Amino acid sequence: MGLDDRKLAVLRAIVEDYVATQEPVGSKALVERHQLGVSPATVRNDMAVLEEEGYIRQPHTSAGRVPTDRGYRLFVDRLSRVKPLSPAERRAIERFLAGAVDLDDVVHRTVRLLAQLTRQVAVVQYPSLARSRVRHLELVPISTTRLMLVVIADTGRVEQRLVELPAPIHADDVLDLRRTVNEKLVGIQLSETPPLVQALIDECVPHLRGAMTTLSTVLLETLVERHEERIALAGTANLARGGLLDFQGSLRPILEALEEEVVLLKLIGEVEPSTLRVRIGDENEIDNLRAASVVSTGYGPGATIVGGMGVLGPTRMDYPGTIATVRAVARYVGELLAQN
Amino acid sequence: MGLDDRKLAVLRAIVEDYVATQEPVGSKALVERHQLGVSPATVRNDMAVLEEEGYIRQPHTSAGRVPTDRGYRLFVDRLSRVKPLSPAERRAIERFLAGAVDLDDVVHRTVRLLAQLTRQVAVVQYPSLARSRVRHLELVPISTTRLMLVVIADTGRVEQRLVELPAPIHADDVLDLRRTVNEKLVGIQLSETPPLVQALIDECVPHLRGAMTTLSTVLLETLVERHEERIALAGTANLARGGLLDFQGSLRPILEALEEEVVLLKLIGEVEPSTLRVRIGDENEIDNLRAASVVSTGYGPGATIVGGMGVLGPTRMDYPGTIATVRAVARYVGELLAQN
DNA sequence: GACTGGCACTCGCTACAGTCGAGTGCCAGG
DNA sequence: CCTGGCACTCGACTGTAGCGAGTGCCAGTC
Repeated sequence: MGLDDRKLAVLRAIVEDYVATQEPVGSKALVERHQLGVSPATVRNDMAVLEEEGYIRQPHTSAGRVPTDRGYRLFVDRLSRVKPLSPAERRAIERFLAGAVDLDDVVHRTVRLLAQLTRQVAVVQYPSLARSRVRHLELVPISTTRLMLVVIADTGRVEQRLVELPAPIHADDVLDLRRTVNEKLVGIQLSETPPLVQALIDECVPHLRGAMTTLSTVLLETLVERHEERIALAGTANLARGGLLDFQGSLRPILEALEEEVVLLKLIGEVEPSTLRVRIGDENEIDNLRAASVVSTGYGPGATIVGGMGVLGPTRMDYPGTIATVRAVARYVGELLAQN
Repeated sequence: MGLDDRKLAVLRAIVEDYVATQEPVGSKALVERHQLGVSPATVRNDMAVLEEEGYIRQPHTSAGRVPTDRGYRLFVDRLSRVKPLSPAERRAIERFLAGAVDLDDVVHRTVRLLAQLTRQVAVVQYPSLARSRVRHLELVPISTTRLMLVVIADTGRVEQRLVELPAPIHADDVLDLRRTVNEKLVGIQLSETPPLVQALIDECVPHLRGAMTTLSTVLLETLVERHEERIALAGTANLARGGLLDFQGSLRPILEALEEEVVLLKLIGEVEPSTLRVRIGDENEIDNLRAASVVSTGYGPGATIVGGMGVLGPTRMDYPGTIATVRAVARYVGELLAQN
């Protein structure tokens, strides 16, 4: 029951060795590679206890031990020391992200950077519209009965929708509409627009009411309710790195999961007070990802959080390193957004 | 040298059987499953010739024959009959695409549809900006020194760029700028804008010349020269279907290639007079894809071509079926774009 | 009581031999 | 030119044996 310090040290050594070598680790190899100060036999006893408690297991009788999901969990929670990034890595992050000109560019660079640094699959959610404030709304006449609504958010995100009007509209009226919606909505968080929109329609001059209604409908339905989230993905080739030993043989379920936006959002989008989250193997709610681990965090300018990012890899991953990288990248991206 | 009809029939039978079973096919099985009207021994002689000519090969001595890339090529060029889509498939395509509300939506639905129907990786290029005409240009003031340039193309594609002005600009001047650029550029194909842009700057009123210059620079550099192509991808999970026999064991090179936009564009973007193109194994210029085949085509409203689409799979693929599907989907999408 | 050395045991891995059978190439005959 | 027959090849599979990494347990020592 009680795991004394040495048993914990043994567990840590097992995790570290296994992550490094990808091979079950035995008692003898363990005492050779780590200064545990005891004999293999003692380690074996400790291992027996650790196995009984479910932290490690034996693939087969005559093999070494491998950490279980539970073992990784303990390792992450209590045994891993933070591994600070090297100055070179910090510089690389800074340099790589500094060149971005655009929100699109920022997101793309971020996701590639994450994939490259962690050598795993990276996922980055675009700043969520719901968490953004309206910076500007633009109405572009396409024809007399069609407008294009362009929403520019303070996070730099831009989204456009086609609005089919119930009746032809005059150019001056378009300007009118635009002025009104901007007056009422600029600076407002998108998730808080619904109550305001009704007022917009009510206060509208009668002959524009029809147009205003469809406009608001588009705004609400396609941008607010149906949370239009966008996501960038990179590094899927990294899945095929570990010689098919990770992910119990088939990449198929993983690749399938990664194709579903909903799944990806669930992975990284559930932003919570605790900034960084690690889900190990079985802890994942998505069945297809039971053989994988996910390290995710929220990001945003200052203390606010506008989106999530994270990486996905085999349960046998370098948790301290991955956690440090994800955290650092998220912070830099946050700073970048704050400058805007 | 001369391959008589029966030898060709044998090759066709081998390709069809191998595609279906994924196992080397022997002479006996061949005469059983196809009405060739001759004995296995005769087929063996034909096979020997086909092998000598490089159309098929034996994985090992005591195994059946497998088509080579060259064999597939001959099959595609001369032996495969067009396999018309079933009415159900046609309806499925129509129904699935009809619901699209948006260009983004069209592209996404198309790529998923292709992946699903062919059970392979699908790639769809957004309508190329260079091949589109300008429908409208919009300038949205973000601050006194920042404009957002929104380009709306006749294909429905919308692209925006941030323009950092050299000096603060007055709101009325923004309207002025907008009017001028729209007057000169609407209806013009983007690839033909460069010469016009210089005139724009020259004819511009002096106090707006600075703004007009940076504006044009952004327009030319980020939208015309640096061909801003966008691409959608789906069905990567299908790569992991064939029990790792396809793609000689490792998905890694394929996944790596699929992560490079440049590579994808090369795959499907080189639109040529001949509408449909099949590249088999070695014929691919990209080294990572030497174990794959690509079926690609251009699409667009009417006879014009605004982008490419295609699928990628193992060389051992159902060419007639895939070709028929790609062609059909491209046609439907073209019709959809034409309606707009 | 905790640690250690020693020892028997388990069991996956590899090598090797043997068998089976699918598939071939070749040849003589129709 | 096609066919049936036949010898041959060689991968796949099976069974056996030896090796060795790794373990669990126990008696002995500090």
